[in-house]
Amino acid sequence: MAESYINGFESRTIGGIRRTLSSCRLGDRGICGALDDSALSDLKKISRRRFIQEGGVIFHEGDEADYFFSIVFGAVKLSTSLADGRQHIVEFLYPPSFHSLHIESRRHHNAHAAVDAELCIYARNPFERCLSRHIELEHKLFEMAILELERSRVRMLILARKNSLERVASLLLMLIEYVQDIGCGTVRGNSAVLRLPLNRAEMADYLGLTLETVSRQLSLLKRRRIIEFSSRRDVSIPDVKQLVEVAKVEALNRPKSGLALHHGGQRALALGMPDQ
Amino acid sequence: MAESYINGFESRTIGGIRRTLSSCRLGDRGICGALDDSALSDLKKISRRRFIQEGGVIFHEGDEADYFFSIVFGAVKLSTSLADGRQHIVEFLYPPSFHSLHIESRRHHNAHAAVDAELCIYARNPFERCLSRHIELEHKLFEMAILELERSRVRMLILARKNSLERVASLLLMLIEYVQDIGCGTVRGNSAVLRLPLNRAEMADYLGLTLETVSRQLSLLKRRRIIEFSSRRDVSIPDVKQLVEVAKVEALNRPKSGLALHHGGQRALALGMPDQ
DNA sequence: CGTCCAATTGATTCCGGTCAATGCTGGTGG
DNA sequence: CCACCAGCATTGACCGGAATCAATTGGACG
Repeated sequence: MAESYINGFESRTIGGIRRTLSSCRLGDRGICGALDDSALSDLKKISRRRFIQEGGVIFHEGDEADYFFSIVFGAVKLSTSLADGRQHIVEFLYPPSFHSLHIESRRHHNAHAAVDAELCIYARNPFERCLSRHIELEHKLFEMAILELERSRVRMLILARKNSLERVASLLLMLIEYVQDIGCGTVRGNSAVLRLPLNRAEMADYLGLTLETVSRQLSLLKRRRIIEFSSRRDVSIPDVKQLVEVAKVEALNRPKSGLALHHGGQRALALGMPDQ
Repeated sequence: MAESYINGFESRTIGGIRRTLSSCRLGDRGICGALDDSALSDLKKISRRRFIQEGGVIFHEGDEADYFFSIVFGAVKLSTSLADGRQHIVEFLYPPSFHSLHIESRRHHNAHAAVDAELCIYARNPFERCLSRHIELEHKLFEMAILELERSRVRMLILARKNSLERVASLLLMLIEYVQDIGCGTVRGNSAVLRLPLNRAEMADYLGLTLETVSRQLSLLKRRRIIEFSSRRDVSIPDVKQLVEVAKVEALNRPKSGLALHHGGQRALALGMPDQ
């Protein structure tokens, strides 16, 4: 299926669009972004590109974790099977996510391609050796892990405190934000068009709801003219601001500038830090 | 309040118990665990011990993030204030947690001592310089971040899928698991005694419930003789297994050994990885 | 002993889950 | 090309669990 090679990477047709996979589409956002030329060529030697079709399995719970991957394009859903037969979508990964140096040798989750996706794969041992040769690489991975931790805390807040409508709106906003990387639509100005990379059940499993509730809230948004469906998977959002309103994201955001919170009088920890 | 110095660290009375703070009580679990003697003394030069009383403020949302800390003893609660005036407890940190190399220069959360706590504090710049001198240190921090990410995913599942009784039971189990490090009780065999480091409202904010619901579920557990209160803060759990039963933790665990899941026939990604 | 605040308990409401019927759509085959 | 079908999605009716509002209890402390 490979059609040409540039820098050892392929060019290929995905979703009807021909994509040239030169060195790395992620720019400096992915793990490659941290590396100089020599390190980059070192990393390239041990990497492989893989394309996975929508729905394709990447790995299963319990499999040996003998490789890592970063997402170059598309999206991957990480899920866990529950005792009652349902699944929970643990995470929705999109570029430039790197998954995921866990310490244990077996996978904790199932991984599927949510849409047609392009991955960059690294076998565990060579990668770990590469990691020890290039500190900047570990540095970058660390930074990415911290960011993911931050994101996971935002999502926790959504699960803990938002009602079903706010959750659905929040998911749509997340998709809009990463539409480019996932390749599921376009944003122009304040409006967006996207093809949902999840069906109703998956949205529910991600949001901690049932598929019926997700459907109802989507219908509600439709009735309020905040979103519009051209098919079951294709939504357009004429005015993203309205959706932001509904999702109540303000509550999630950091306090703006100086008008922060009145600290109730309590002083923060006095440091007396060592100089410099 | 310092009473003596050993290795430059203090000895002090906490919670009625005199604790000698020799080099590092965390053993190899904390960030020090990764270091050899020279690196250790390098790190020590830039570290400071701090004791914080229960309820004491460590920092506020919006403060400058000019230092990091690891928890040596006790527990810290990270919270966010919501638009409606409530708070959400984002995370409950206990030893040997390190908080938290975020990239941004301002704090995203409030940090309070949940119980009397002992921290090890590092000013940002010297610490980052130390980090670049000692790769093992960054390695360790990275590993800890990954573990924390894993834990946050378990908690997400709790928030997404568990009912109020299961959530309350899960929280108690978490506290039991870390009772030693938090210093809030003791476990002997299959029974545990602990002093809750959170009030009902905080438990609710952590679990995404209301304080009334938390109270009701605690009462229910009491009626079922699974827990017993000697005061509002002091619980004893005669048989932890019963609590595990209620919390339905099995659903969270990895599939045991070989009897994993039937993969529905789908093959996982074929790798064709480079050798070695 | 009285005050204050946390916690418990009760009554009621409402949101989301559950169960069930119906609708829609894209794919298949006649 | 159209009819049919399978599976996803929508919608409705009803139920139950947690939120909400409110009253009461109980413990800590002055």
